[in-house]
Amino acid sequence: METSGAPQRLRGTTSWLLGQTTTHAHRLVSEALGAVGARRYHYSLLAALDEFGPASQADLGRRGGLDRSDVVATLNELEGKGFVERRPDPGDKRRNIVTITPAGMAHLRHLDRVLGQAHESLLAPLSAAEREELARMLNAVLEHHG
Amino acid sequence: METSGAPQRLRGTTSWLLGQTTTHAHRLVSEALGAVGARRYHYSLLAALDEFGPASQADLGRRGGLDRSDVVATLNELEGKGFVERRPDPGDKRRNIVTITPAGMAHLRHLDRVLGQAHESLLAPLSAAEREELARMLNAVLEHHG
DNA sequence: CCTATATCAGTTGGACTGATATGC
DNA sequence: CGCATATCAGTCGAACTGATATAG
Repeated sequence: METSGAPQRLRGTTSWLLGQTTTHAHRLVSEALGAVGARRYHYSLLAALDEFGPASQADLGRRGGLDRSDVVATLNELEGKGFVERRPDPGDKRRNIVTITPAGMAHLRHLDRVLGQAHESLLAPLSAAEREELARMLNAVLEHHG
Repeated sequence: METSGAPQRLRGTTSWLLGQTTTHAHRLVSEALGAVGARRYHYSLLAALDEFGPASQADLGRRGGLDRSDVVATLNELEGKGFVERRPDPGDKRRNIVTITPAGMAHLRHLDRVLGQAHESLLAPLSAAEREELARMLNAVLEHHG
C-alpha cells in the first residue's frame, strides 16, 4: 500500500486517514498475533474474561464489541486450545458460564507482550503526550457514538 | 457494538481504539456511499483521477492505496456506470489509460457532499483544532510507515 | 531474461444478518 | 406471550495472494 502520493481529497479526509492508519494497525497486530496462533477476537475475549471474571457469552460479546455469532466461533477455538471453559449456568439454563483457564491466562500475558511491541512500532513517530491525546480523542468519538 | 463497558485492557490500547473508531467511520461512510450506490474504492479511484488526471491502472492503485486486483474490479463497475473510460495506451501496449467522464465528475462531487456529511457526524465531538491535530497525528503515523 | 501491466480466480479475517431451538 | 441466549448458516465488502498472458 503506497499512500504517500495519495490525492489531497483523501489525505484531507479524516475517515480516510483513519482507515489507512487502521489498515497499518491491523496488519501489524494481525501479524504479531498470527505468529503465536491468535487473532484479535481471541484477545478481546480473553481480556474481557480476565478483567470481569466468568461471564455469559452474550455478556462477553457486549464487553468486547463482538457479534454474538463471532463469540460462539471464537470460543470454540479458544476452548479447543484449552484457554477457556464453558459450563452451563445452573441458575439460568439458557446461559453458558465461560471461564478463563490458567493456560488461557498465560496465553493472555503472552499476547499482551506481543501486542505491546506491535503497538510501539505503530505509534513510534508520536510522543507520549501525543499518544495520550490521540487516545483521548478516539475515546471521545467512541463515547459520542456509543 | 457496545464498547462503553469494554475492558480497560482494550480501552487503553490505541490499536483497539483505532479499530473501533474506524469501524464506526466505515459504517457511517459505507451507509452514506451505499445510499448512492457507491463504495469507498469507487471514491478513491474517482478522486485520484480528478486530482492527477488520466492514469494507468497500476498508477491508480498506487495513488489510492488499492490492490491491483481490486482496481480491475472497481474500474469494471465504474466503467459500467459510465463514470470512467478505459483506452489502450498507444505508447505502451501493456497499459490502459483511464479517464474520468463528465458523469464521473458529477458523481464525484455528489460523493464529496455525501462524505462530508458522514464525516461531520463522525467527528462531531471534536473541535476544529482537535480535528486538525488528529489528522496531523494520523498523517505522521502514515508517513512513518509509508 | 527480467520486470511491469492487466486480468482472473481464490483466500482470509472482520462484521454482520436471519433463522432456529431453547429457556426466562 | 414477549424476550434473551446460544448456535448455525450464510452474506458482504475489504485486503490480499497466486497464476497467467502480454508487452517493455
